[in-house]
Amino acid sequence: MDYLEGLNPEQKAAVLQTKGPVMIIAGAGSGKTRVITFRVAHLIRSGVDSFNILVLTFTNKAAREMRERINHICGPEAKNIWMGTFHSVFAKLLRVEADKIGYPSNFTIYDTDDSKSVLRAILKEMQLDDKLYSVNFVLNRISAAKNNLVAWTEYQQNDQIQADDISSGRPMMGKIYETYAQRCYRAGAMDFDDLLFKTNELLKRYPEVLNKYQHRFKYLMVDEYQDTNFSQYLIVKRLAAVNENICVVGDDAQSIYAFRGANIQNILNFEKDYPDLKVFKLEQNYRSTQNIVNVANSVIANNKEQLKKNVFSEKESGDKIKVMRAFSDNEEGKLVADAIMFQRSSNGLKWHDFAILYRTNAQSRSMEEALRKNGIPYKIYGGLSFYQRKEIKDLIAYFRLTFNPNDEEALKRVINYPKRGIGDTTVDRIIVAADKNSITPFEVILEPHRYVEKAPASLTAFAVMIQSFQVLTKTLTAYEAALHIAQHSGLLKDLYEDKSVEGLNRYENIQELLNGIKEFSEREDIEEKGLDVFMQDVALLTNDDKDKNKDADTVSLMTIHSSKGLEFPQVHIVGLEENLFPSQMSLNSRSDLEEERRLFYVAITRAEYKLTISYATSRFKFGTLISCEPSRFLDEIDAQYLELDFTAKPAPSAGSFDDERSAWTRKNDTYSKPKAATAPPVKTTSILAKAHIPSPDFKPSDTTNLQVGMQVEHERFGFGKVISLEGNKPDIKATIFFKEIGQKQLLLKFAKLSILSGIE
DNA sequence: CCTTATCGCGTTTTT
DNA sequence: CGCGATAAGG
Repeated sequence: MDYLEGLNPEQKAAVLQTKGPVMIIAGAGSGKTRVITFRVAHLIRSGVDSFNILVLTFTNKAAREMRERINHICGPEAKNIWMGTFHSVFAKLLRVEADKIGYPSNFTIYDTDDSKSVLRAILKEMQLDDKLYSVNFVLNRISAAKNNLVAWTEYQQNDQIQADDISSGRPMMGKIYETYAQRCYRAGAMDFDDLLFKTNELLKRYPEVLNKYQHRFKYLMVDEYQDTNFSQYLIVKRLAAVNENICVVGDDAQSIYAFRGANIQNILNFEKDYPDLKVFKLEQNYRSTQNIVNVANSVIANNKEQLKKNVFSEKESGDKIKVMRAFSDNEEGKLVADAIMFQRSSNGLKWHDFAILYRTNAQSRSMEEALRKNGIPYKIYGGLSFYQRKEIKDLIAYFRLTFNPNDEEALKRVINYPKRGIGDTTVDRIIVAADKNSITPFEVILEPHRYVEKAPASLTAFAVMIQSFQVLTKTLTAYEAALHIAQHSGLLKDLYEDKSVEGLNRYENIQELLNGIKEFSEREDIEEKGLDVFMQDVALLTNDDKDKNKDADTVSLMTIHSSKGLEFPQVHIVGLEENLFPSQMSLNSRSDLEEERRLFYVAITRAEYKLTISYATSRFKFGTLISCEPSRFLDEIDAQYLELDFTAKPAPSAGSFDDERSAWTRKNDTYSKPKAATAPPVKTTSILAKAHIPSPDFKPSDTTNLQVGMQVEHERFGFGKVISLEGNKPDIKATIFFKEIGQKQLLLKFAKLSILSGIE
């Protein structure tokens, strides 16, 4: 049992307490991951069948890393553990049980874009004001309902909810929710929230199913429990009800996902559900210096709602926290880049010892630019993931459609890409026909003439193509099938022909996806290697997967949210400004602001021994320069831990900062224009194409007798002379030389021309 | 039906 | 600024 050696008494006790309900409150850097992995390992070592263990994590990456570490201790047994995110684990479960709740086992998982697209269509059909019913608002509202297990029927019957919607001027919400749910159902699709919602439905309605999984998952562990929502909470509670071998691990101070439904109360109230709960507190921070831990504590102390604990470090006190002020976002980037270069060379560090953390993805730009200028290698985590790129989604949409032809979003995406002459009007007709006949759009396409007037022949060709894919994928390996679809859909060719830089890039991305599928096809640890299997959880794969060269020596850039769980020797937190961090959106309520503060806490505690915080007094937002005030969070840090570096001087007129404390407290830091580096915002509006003002008596002539050499006037292009005419009857094309604009080709059946004179 | 120009809006964070 | 949705020209 050598693996227990390196644990402190509290950690060890938590690992050994394998029976009954357990809650581990794990402060930042307290060895939480070790405890979980060792606890699982210990379960297996003490004879628990690895098939009976379920571990739920927050990210795929966390699951993967944990599995590796368990594999290290226990060997291949680790493979049998059910381990993954809530979404991926229960998607898997739902595929097995789908028929019970009326879904096909190959149901599609709609990502956020798909959901929004469905909603956009619904809002348009219902002719609702898209300002009041903004897609984001509506989706959030539906999402919140699902996360609290409110089905659309209940939503419509709940007086409180109805009152809320009416008072906010959105009485149609219930109807939208209903339509959305039905639309997804018809498409054989579940959105992210459905994966949890439907799991609850399944476990509630089918006691025998619940029973089955209660006995399969005799031991449950939930990581990042503070970030679970009600829906997740209830799944866990249901599954654990028989054996009550449930262990949750979390830190209320690091709850940063309330905005998407996470409920801190889940962790604060855990004791009520399990009276004989054993609680373990891991309070020693092994990651950071005392100064860093102290700063983090002093910040989080400003929050009212929290479990009391005393996180401490026994490492050296370490450097003070450095605060840098810049006069623009670009200068901030430069300061950070300089600091990193200096630290690296003077301390013999690697690039990968540094991380730059920011509140919003938009901030990465100025950082990137500065790093690039200095030749510093970096990698951005998060942002748009590989699987969110257009071309990747396009190809995957073909796959989706092949396995689930009812997938309406996939259909809409590819029915006319590459161009095959099926335009919006035709698509609209198909959807109207589908609604009218209560069938799916794909069923309409199978017999277009039966349902739609003026159905282009290309429609049938498209249906036949998809059907041929369906047949082929039954026998081919994932890679063969994927390649076939990429080629025969015309997608590969379309991208290949695009020789622009982005086009080339897109083509390469498709190749990369195909290579990924090839690797999948060649894996030896999986029996089923069809494309359908690959597709199962592709919607749930995200950013952190598929970074092939993760060992590369680069500086890491990411949002604070995605930095959770990571650690770096040196950390830069940038953009500590009011309205940015804390975010403007969080200023309305105490709880939102507290979440923002927890976010800052998370950011601080990523650092092992050197933490640098910076802010700019001006920055570009939406293309315009705005001035910024330092964040209130800076004021919350006890000054004794800080070292101010205001060496960066603005243009001459800036005041001196003898009194350090007041330096950022003073709100009216004036500065004289950002220096040349930040080019003044030049408006390059293209007024160049100044419109021709038509003559007062301008009137389009009948152009059937137009001839070469005639003088004409065009509403926008001005005066010109006919150079040549070509083409037949209705589609005659005229080449006209306009005085102001030059030569243009116009289709006569469209162009509004006034004939001024005959042939000269 | 397709291509291009213009407008208008938004950025919190992500499974 | 940069995207997507919309409108008009071709």
